Amino acid sequence: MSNDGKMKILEAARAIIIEHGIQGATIRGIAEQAGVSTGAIYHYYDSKEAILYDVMDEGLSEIRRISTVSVLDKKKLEEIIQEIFDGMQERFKKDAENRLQFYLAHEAMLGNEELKHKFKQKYEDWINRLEAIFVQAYDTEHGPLTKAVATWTMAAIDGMVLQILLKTNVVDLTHINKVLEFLLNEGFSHFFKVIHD
Amino acid sequence: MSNDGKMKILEAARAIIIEHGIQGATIRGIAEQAGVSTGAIYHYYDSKEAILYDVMDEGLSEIRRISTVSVLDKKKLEEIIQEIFDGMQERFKKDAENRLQFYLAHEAMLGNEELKHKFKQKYEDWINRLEAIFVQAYDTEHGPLTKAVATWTMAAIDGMVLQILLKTNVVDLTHINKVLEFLLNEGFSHFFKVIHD
Amino acid sequence: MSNDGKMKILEAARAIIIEHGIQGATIRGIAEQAGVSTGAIYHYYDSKEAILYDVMDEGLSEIRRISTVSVLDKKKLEEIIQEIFDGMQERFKKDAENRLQFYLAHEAMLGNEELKHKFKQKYEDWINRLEAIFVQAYDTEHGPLTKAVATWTMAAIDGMVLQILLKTNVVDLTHINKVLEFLLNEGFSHFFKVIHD
Amino acid sequence: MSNDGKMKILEAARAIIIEHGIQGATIRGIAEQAGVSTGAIYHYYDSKEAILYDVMDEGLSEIRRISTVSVLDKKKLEEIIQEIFDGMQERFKKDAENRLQFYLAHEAMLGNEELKHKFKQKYEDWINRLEAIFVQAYDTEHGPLTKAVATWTMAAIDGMVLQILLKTNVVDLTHINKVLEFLLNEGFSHFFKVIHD
DNA sequence: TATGAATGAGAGTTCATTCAT
DNA sequence: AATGAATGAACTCTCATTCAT
Repeated sequence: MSNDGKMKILEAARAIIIEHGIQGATIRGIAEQAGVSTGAIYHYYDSKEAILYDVMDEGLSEIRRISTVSVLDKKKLEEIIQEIFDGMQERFKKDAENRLQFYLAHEAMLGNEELKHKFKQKYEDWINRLEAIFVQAYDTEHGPLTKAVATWTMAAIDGMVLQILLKTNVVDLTHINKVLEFLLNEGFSHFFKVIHD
Repeated sequence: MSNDGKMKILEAARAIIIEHGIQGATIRGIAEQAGVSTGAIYHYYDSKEAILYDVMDEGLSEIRRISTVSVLDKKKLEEIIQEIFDGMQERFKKDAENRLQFYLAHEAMLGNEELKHKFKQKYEDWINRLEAIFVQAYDTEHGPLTKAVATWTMAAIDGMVLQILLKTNVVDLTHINKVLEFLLNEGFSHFFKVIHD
Repeated sequence: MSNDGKMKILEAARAIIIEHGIQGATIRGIAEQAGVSTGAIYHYYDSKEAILYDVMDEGLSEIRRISTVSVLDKKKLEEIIQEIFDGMQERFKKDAENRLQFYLAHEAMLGNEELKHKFKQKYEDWINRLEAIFVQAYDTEHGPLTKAVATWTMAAIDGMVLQILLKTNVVDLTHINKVLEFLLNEGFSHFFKVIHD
Repeated sequence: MSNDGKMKILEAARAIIIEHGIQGATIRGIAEQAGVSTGAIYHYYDSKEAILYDVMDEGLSEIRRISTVSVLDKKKLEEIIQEIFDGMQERFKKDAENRLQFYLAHEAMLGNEELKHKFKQKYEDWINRLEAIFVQAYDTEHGPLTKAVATWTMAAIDGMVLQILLKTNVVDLTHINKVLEFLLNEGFSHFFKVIHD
């Protein structure tokens, strides 16, 4: 059972899901997109669910949320902030990827415990990275509150991505970014100063 | 067309979604749970989607209630903050409605224009109300930046709801709430003070 | 049981059928159009079928196919021909009525024997009138062949009405009418002359 | 996709329509009659309407066969006339298809644009072929008037089919056919001779 | 390995009819 | 006489899965 076939199917499934959503992902559609027959699919996968699981597995491992900011490089505050800011702007633009992530999250919500567990690990990783950046950038300490701030920040980004995907456009992106800049430049500093007391 | 019938169907749909998930919510199942015939459902709703939307809409009107109460009664800052805080806690608990929000957001993303429009309106409404509360509570002024703060706040709540649905539990809810309290008590005040200059 | 109610329902059903066809004629729709409740319908009629039957009965008795040409008036050939021609043109224009007649015919085809019988009588009547006109106009004699010509003429008109309703527009109406004029002025004369031999 | 499957379905649909009428022709019924599952139907046809259209289309292609044969082989006038005559007799017998034609014509009238377009094309095709036969058989020329005669001929056939379906039986079929024979043998010749002048 | 026709349960939806009020 | 909520069987259509070839 070659991996080539599996990959073809996986790629096809991924493409279909991005374009038509989980509901619109049928075995027929995936087979067509992959250029194989419906029957052939069942040589590589036992069920549709198994395909979806693999798509999610692959999809999840690819996610890089906090851009390329590294804790190892000793940079100046402004540089780190600029990188975080740029990273977020990049994230906002990746429509297809963001959509896929929401599909995955949605599917996980529906009760797939294993997938939920993977998401848990991912979020743990993302949040820990963000916390590490905060510690370095704002010269604060590790701790549950710092981690909670990172958690809220992740949440805010996710929520903003949702609104961008839905094109709600309630406020101009300029103003959204101004508030973000304020947060990065003053908001977090202020917060971490206060909780140290 | 009595509201009793609608409520019965809405309650049934909510119960089914909590127990079997959105995919498991069929018209037949909802009808059975509500103790009516399948046909009866269509007296009250034009489609299954309309039911799902209504379940979400009814459940997530918490903010509306808060803002209406808050803006009408001249309350003290602490009281308003407490109400906002409680409202968010309530929101976090609304499992079926929160799941539906993400499910319907999918549908909207996939090109359901009507749903997209509804979401747009809903976010506009939510954000405007939140801004109104901010204006009253923090004695600031209406404006794009105030609205942008409300938008980020909505985003943060949505993102937090997502993490709760996924049961990521990276940080204890106690710390999440402490950060929220800080934001409500000091963060927003500080922000609005700064942007006034 | 007033006749007013029946009439209201009948008129409504007729209007609905003309606009939406037999398939689109629902009790709900008829009730709405008539401005009564669905339940009220059943005070006047035992079933939907009964309503449709009445619509057909009324519809059939109204049909006047051979305009106003009368055999009693002794007119010149050209005058009679002109009247027949004008009558046909009129018939071609009555879109709503023609559509209704096709609905009725269609319903009759589906096996309603009583309705079929009524159509039979109608056609007999129409064809006999047309034959009488032919006898007078072309100075021919009554007989099975003369009646057969009248039958074909009726058929041709019905078929032309069908094409007009379908807007097939294969040939310009000008040419259609030229052929018709030829038939009336020369075709029939020629035919009746030949069969007399 | 074998034609066997399509034929089986087509035959079943025709049988059902003859026995139960068009309203009684359900997908389940057709599937049962064809000895296949309901799902199998949708391998061959996209919708119920497509099946009905195909039943009509297959059945009413008699005319096409005639004209194709006649135009290719150089036959004598009498032979062509005989073929047309036989073709019409065949058409009169095709109960299911004729019923379907009127049923689908309804649907088209009610605003089904796709169907309307198909009918337009079908009539164009029929009329053009008939005109081609006339041109060959009666040694006349192509032109709007020749086409108009073909149009009237098509109309007459359709109208006669309607009367046959309604079983009006006003005149014996013998006489109907005699008039038809006259038309084919003398009527058209006479007409085309006259319009050449 | 690979095909794609076939299956059949189950989905959302419609609608004539009933009946408590 | 009149209402309109409620019924439930029947409809078209979908789709994961199977299996003879």
